[in-house]
Amino acid sequence: MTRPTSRDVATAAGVSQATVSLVLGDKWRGRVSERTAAHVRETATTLGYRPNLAARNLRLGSTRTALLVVPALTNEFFARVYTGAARVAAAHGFGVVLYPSPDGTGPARDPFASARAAIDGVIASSMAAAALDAIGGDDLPLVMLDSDPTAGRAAAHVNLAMTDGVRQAAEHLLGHGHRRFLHLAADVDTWTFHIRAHALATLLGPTTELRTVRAALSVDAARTAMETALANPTERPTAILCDDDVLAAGACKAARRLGLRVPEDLSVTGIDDLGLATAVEPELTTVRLPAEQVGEHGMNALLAVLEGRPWTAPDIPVHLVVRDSTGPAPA
Amino acid sequence: MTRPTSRDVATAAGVSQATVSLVLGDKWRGRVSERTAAHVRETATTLGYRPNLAARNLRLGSTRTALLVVPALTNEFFARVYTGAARVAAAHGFGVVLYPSPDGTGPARDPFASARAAIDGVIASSMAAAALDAIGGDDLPLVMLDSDPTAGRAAAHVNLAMTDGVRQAAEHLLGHGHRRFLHLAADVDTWTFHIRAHALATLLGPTTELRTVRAALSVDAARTAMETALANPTERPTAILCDDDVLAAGACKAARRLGLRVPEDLSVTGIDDLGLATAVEPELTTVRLPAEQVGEHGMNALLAVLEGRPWTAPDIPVHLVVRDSTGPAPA
DNA sequence: CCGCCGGGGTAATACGTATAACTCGACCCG
DNA sequence: CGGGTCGAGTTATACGTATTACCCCGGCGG
Repeated sequence: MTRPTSRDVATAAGVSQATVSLVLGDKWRGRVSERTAAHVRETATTLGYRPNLAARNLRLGSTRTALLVVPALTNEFFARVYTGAARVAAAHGFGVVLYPSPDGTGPARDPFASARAAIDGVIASSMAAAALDAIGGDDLPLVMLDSDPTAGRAAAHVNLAMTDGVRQAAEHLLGHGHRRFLHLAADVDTWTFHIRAHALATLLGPTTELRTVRAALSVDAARTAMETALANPTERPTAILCDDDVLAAGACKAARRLGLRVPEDLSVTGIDDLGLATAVEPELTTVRLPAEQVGEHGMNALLAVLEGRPWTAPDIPVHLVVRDSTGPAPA
Repeated sequence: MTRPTSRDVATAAGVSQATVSLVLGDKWRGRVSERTAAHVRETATTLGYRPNLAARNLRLGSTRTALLVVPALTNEFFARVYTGAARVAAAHGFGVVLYPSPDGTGPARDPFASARAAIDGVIASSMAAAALDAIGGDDLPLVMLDSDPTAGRAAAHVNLAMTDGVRQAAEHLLGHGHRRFLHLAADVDTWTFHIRAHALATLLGPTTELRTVRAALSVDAARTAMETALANPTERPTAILCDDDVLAAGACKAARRLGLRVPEDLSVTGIDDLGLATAVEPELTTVRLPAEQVGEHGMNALLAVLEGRPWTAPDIPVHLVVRDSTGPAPA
């Protein structure tokens, strides 16, 4: 009543275990006759044989599994990164497991123990850099996503053309006559947000008015921050560039509560293009980040590293999606 | 330069491999002296030894890993189910891997091949029942989430007190004087949605007016469906009970575009309490489903099944969260 | 002085697979 | 007719761990 092994198949088919392994591993060109190969395959399926992965992994010294480290899976962006990575992985016979504490509550006692499967390599998003230190699997190949390409021990980097995305949003607003801006920044200390701030400062800072407000990455935090920031009618900005759609949604709520219309009185842009962007009213003008592609590229990069192939790729392009939360600057 | 094995630790510490295994496996009470045990542990850490999981799994015949089958991880509800399951798993030294095609594009050629790690058991959400058939791991213990407890081959079921949740929403609206209802139903053929429809029909059908409209599970589909359903001012309902927050968000958008105010002209309720519920304006009155708890209970149930322990638990209670999308029926 | 016991370890083995090395006819060519 | 080659398999082994059965030695009761 236990699961059949390759040896069970062998005795049932009247051949040796080695033959079964050769046939099922597709390594039998010229080593086993067509007829026996077919016979072996048939008995294998009738017995319902499935190879024991643990044994295979032990033998091969590789698990064909990657560990993806993300801060929180409930963040749609990272769920999509996972989706992309898992798709590419599956196409190459790889699997993807996630770092233990997907809720961001920190590492388990033995981080790798929770990612039970042994691992061939690690893909880590920059926002999970702290968790990465806790892991300390220094011997494993590492690919970093959306993080400082000049730092760290990563064998490869996958990045978004974030500066260009910010530029698109800024030029869209400038084209609509906006001159007084507010940057609603995510209160998170990671490279991806530094880059956004830096891009905005160099693009808008010298020639226009640019104020910065920070808020934690939640709708409520953003709304609260904006309610105080917009309270004073004098010196009020006409456009808000948010680091993230979640912040943009909060900004829109704040505007509404203060009696400001979006986009007539105030334009708002986000970044990400989550499902949220089209769920709210007005639908958000936002910079779409192709999260699945980030995951796909990450997995491809890791596969290349594992095979010793060189891997380089340009930054992933991003595009502004214009919807209803932006419009001409008020007179 | 390769990873140290238990034998490396043994020779370095001047003991046998068996001793290393005993010490690190915490099975040395009275078999190894306190002093050597400490010495072994020390050399293990200085060498940076980490056990080879593949070998351990092969030896023990168990992988301490569960497979979680969900339709789409980008759906926040399922991401939270995963989070809960992974937390409980980690506390018991278990891991959780996800079913191959988290984007819902269907199974890979060999479903289990993608979930590379060998698996001790399966936890499946009812919405992924079709995918489950494709898997066909009939020999593995199975726990089903949010699905018909009288059907299927599952060893355990975890369910929500959905009928009670629907009742709470209905009574909330009845208490506000509503008598003309519309049920915006998810166009998905699974038990959890059947149950909601049935509960609503028995609660409201006999005594009040109850119409049903179906829509796919997206904001846009819901908005479109509601725009046509609400177009005719005569016979217009005063309250919409939605199967899901996403549908509720769509219903609110439709209302706004038709010039109806929520909640003054129209009350709307959702189910789930996703992040979305508080991101939109007005914030949604909704039935909160404790998704993490579903995952936790699911994992606990699987652990019980694996250990041969009996497992029973009452339905997980759910609660109506009253916010701003519901109010008194218009005169 | 001998047998026994228990503390402190060790040798040996099995888990199921993949693959390198080997065997054994049959056939072919010189 | 003998050596070489090729097709079709088989035998043997290693991967790294957990665990069972054994071993050795000092002390102790009889």
